[in-house]
Amino acid sequence: MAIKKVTRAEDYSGWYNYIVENADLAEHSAVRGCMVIKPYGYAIWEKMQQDLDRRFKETGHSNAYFPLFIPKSFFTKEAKHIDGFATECAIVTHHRLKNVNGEMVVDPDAKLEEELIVRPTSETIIWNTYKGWIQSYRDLPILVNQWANVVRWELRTRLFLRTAEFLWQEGHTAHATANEAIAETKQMLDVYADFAESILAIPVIKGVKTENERFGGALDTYCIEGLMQDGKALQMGTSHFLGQNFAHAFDVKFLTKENKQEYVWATSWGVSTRLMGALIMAHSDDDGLVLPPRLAPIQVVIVPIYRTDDERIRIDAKVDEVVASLKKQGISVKYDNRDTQKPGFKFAEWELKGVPVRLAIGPRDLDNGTVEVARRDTKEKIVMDLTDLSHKVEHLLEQIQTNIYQKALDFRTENTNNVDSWDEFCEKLESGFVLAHWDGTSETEKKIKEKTKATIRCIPIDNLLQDGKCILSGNPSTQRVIFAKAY
RNA sequence: CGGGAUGUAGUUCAGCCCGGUGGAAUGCCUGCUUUGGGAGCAGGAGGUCGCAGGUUCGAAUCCUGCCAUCCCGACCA
Repeated sequence: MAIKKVTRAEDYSGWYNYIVENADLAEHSAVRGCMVIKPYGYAIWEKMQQDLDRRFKETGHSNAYFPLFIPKSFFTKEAKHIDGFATECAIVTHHRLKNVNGEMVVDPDAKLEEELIVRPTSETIIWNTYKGWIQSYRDLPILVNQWANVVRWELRTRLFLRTAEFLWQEGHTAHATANEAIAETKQMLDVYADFAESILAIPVIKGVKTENERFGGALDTYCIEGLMQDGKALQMGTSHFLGQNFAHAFDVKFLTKENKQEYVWATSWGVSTRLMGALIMAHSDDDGLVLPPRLAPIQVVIVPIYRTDDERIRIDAKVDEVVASLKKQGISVKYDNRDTQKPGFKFAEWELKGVPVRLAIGPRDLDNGTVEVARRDTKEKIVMDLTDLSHKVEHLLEQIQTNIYQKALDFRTENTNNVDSWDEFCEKLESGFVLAHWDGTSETEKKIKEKTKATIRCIPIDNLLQDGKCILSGNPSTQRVIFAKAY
């Protein structure tokens, strides 16, 4: 049997694509830069959505929906924020096709009076709307989130990591005071960080972006940064303190208790389907996807092993009991009773798809009252007594969740280095995060990027202050910042 | 958007240099034997050779343009 496998060591990008396609997560579509998220991949995204949505609601937010199209004039109102993606906008110019000799062409008579931009982000349409919602301090805060698709006409795309259209959530909040908005910004950063660590099982560093990396419309951009297995950093979520930029741009004022007109303070925050990419690159191995149990659409797969119809009937009956008891514990379980594939094939297939736990039940097990339990993360196989199996499996799933996180944390610890010389700086950049002194200037940051391709991923929150010398310029520095090559 | 590569069966690829009725493996379908780590044998179905032009008696093969994908750059809240 010749199964083509791509290993991480051989070809990291090839390995990534192989997993995305062969684990049935997504595939390229007929539209340039746009992907089809397949049912199995979408099921994982839905689990992310569910957990995040619960957290948003718990912190007082409500969902709403704003238009896909944004009048072009809105973008000129807050010019700074559009700089970042002005070069990657999809623009709607017409509203009708006509049939010319059997070919559909754009009807030149159907030109829009004002062109519409397919949203790359929704601050403008939302703040245009908020203007009508806010008159007094009693209308504040507004805590709204939307689940939506956005379009950024990327020239170089990669499934999940960077696509022309992607799915995300964007929270947009309005507050009476700067402090309240800052607290909201940080609160949502904490929500993201906790989600990443406890659900995705990826350790992240919370930090603030430097001016170079900041969202154009923001006063401060906070982020969570994760480290992938190839030593590159991935920004996994952002939370912006927008100050009064959008309130000024859209003239959104409110009356305070003291009857004074003031501009509203804003935040926005988002995570996207890019998290799918993070999930793959953080945990998976050369045998395929490795899913943390809390995100796995199928947590347990059961593979029957039999020779005769009689054996099969007896195993089916036993499996029915096992399935019922697992479901009772809230475990999602699939009985792979396809008669068209052999067990070995099924083992390999479910490993490729990252199912955390596999149970195999055969005639031997029926005789002994046992089951073979295999865990995806360690590839370990043990024979377990069927007694109280559902609790044992529940416990095992928790163990796997913890172990996957710990493994990622150990990897990050091993690949995070304090560095004080330029040579060592360049060397350690190859493997992960580098903590080095920086003189605080954009100029130095840009020079370092030119020389090494590395950027400052963030200045960690609550960073330790210590005197030192900038890794490049030698000028005085008060703290180490995190450098890495990034996706 | 610049440089490089690729595009042939569902998939991975050979064929192209040197033009002459499109191949393999795997997957798929049928049957039998199998089933505790990607099964074996036999038979069968499956292709506008990325798209559009051009050269030619004749194009998967040569030429031009376009599209898509991958790699490297530039860009990227």
